[in-house]
Amino acid sequence: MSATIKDIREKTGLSLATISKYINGGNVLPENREKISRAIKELHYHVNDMARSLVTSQTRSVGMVVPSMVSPFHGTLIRHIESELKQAGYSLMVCDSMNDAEQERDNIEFLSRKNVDGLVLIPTGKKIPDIFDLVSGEVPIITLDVKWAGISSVIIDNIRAGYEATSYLTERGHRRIGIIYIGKQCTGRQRLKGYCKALAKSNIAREEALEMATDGTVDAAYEAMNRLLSLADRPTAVFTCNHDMNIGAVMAMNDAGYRYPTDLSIIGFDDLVIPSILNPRLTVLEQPMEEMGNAAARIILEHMQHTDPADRKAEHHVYRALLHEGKSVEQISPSRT
Amino acid sequence: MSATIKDIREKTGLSLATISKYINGGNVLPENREKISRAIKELHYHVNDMARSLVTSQTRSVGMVVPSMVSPFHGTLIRHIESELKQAGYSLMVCDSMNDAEQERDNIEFLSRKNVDGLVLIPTGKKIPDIFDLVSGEVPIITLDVKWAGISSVIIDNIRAGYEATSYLTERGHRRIGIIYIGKQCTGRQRLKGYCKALAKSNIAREEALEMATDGTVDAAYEAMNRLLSLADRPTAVFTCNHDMNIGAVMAMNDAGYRYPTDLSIIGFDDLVIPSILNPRLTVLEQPMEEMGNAAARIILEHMQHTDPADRKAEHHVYRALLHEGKSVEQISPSRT
DNA sequence: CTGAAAGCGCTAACAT
DNA sequence: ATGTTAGCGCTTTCAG
Repeated sequence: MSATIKDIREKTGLSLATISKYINGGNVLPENREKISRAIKELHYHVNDMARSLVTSQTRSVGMVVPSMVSPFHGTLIRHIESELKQAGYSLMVCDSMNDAEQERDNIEFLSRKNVDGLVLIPTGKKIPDIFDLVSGEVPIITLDVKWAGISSVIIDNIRAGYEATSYLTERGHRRIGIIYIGKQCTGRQRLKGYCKALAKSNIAREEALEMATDGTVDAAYEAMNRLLSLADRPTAVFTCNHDMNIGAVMAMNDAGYRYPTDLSIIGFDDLVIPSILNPRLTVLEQPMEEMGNAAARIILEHMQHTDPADRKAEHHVYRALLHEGKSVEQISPSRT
Repeated sequence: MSATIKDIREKTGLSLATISKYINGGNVLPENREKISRAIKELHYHVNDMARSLVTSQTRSVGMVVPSMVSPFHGTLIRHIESELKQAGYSLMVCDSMNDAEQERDNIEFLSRKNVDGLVLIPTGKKIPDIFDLVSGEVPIITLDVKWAGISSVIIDNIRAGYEATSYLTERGHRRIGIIYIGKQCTGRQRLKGYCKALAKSNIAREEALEMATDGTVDAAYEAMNRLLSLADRPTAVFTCNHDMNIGAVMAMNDAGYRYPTDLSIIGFDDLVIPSILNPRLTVLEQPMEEMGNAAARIILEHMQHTDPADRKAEHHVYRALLHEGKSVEQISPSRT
């Protein structure tokens, strides 16, 4: 089997304590450093993480749970977090919640049982009330994309983003604007809030029939778009509030034989993969996924430094979504109803 | 801190061995089972995986490395594998290779150092020659989507799939057919082989200018499609051999102002997310991702049962890609050149 | 700066 | 069927 520090002791005549200190970067006499270093090379030694874990009770792994692994938005986030953590020697365990709050809970519990040192969550919706019990209040947590009270987070300014997306529409003459958002999470509701703000600024009254709350699945977005399309007084534009909403809405339009921007304008959210292969290209607000992923990794890494949970004060990073203009929004003749 | 089996010993008066046996499903007297079970509940005991790992030298985790986490094809595969493994009590550590063979190598090494019990690889290309050294020949490995000599795999019949895709085109009158594939991996080359077979059947000569080998990135596919489009004697149809090739090709067409199927027919590969939001819908060969993911999980689980590597005989599962008809292929007037 | 020794929580002989 | 005991490989007091 693999060499252990005992083998190194044989070879160097030094004690386990000294060798351990060397490995963990303590002060060791230069000549001893040299000896140990050579022995390590000769024996191809490398630390046994399991043994180390047992005594330090740290696994050098962090868990991540996402609503859906299929979305390139989440995929990109995972990619950057994983890469940043790997550099710090941490591995990333991922779990897919299939857009389901119950599975999300199970995943968190599963990962916590696996003794992850930290948890990165992209929540599907509401805060799990007993989240701290679930992880015995010991595991540092950070949420991404969605904010949970009292827990560190990395998000964008969602009200502003919703405002900007909707303003982009009103500035081009749209006054009947639909919105498809996720009702069960604050992120969706904030984007709705931004939407309302933009409407108010243009003196447009809210209309219940145009506000479609969904559970976050593609199917629900598809349904929502269909309902919007079949309205007697159809909106001239729709704001879809996340990646899966984009997909559901576009599919619904295709299937119903509607084309954007001619029949209906559309502005989307999250990432650029789908928007850029669509023809016409979709106008979207892009979240800065790389920065957000890196920030999340840095924060969780920092939290994990502090063994005492009391030292981990919640940090909140707020980024800004960037508008990427496509060809999916039509300028409407400025006639007023 | 958390309760240990020693606490259970106090509470039950039984020995550590008995308790351990109970936990691991050995034979214990009913009355003792009862006692232990109650103590476990009262103390909220659950096994300490780190301690167990140290003695069993198993971590109950498997590593997975994928070329790109951003692709829904890989995302779906990961999802199903993760779900299957989780059910068996195994966690999944994922690493993204960014389509780079060197990072792939590093990832495998990283995960092996993390003592994963098994490895699921979706290779970016050629077999890493010293793969067994890399994981000290101890860690069971399985590849997905791509086959590596001597290693268990889950793939589709790629020659057949390439043949079917191309035949679909020839049957609709196409005779100048481009192909964009990944040159550095056998999967791409096999699809090319199927393509050639289909051409031969229709007495169509191969033409070098129509066969675009890429390194598997979206950018390369984009380039390849552009070259195809700028050919004096443009093909009437193109077969894009995987998810990222689909994307690159469609983007190139959009940017160059070409439309399918009018200007050029196109048939793609892998998953259904992109194809189904495209308008017209893309015709593709879909890989049975759920079955493949489940199979991969089952096989690696099985391999991990056998502590002796000699007992792990390589298993190869071959699935079949399914044609999903969209509207991206035009029937061509059966005039012959 | 170095060494001796204890112990993290569990499993697995081996004995009873 | 149950108990005793010896580690797994490492970190970490505590002395020296």
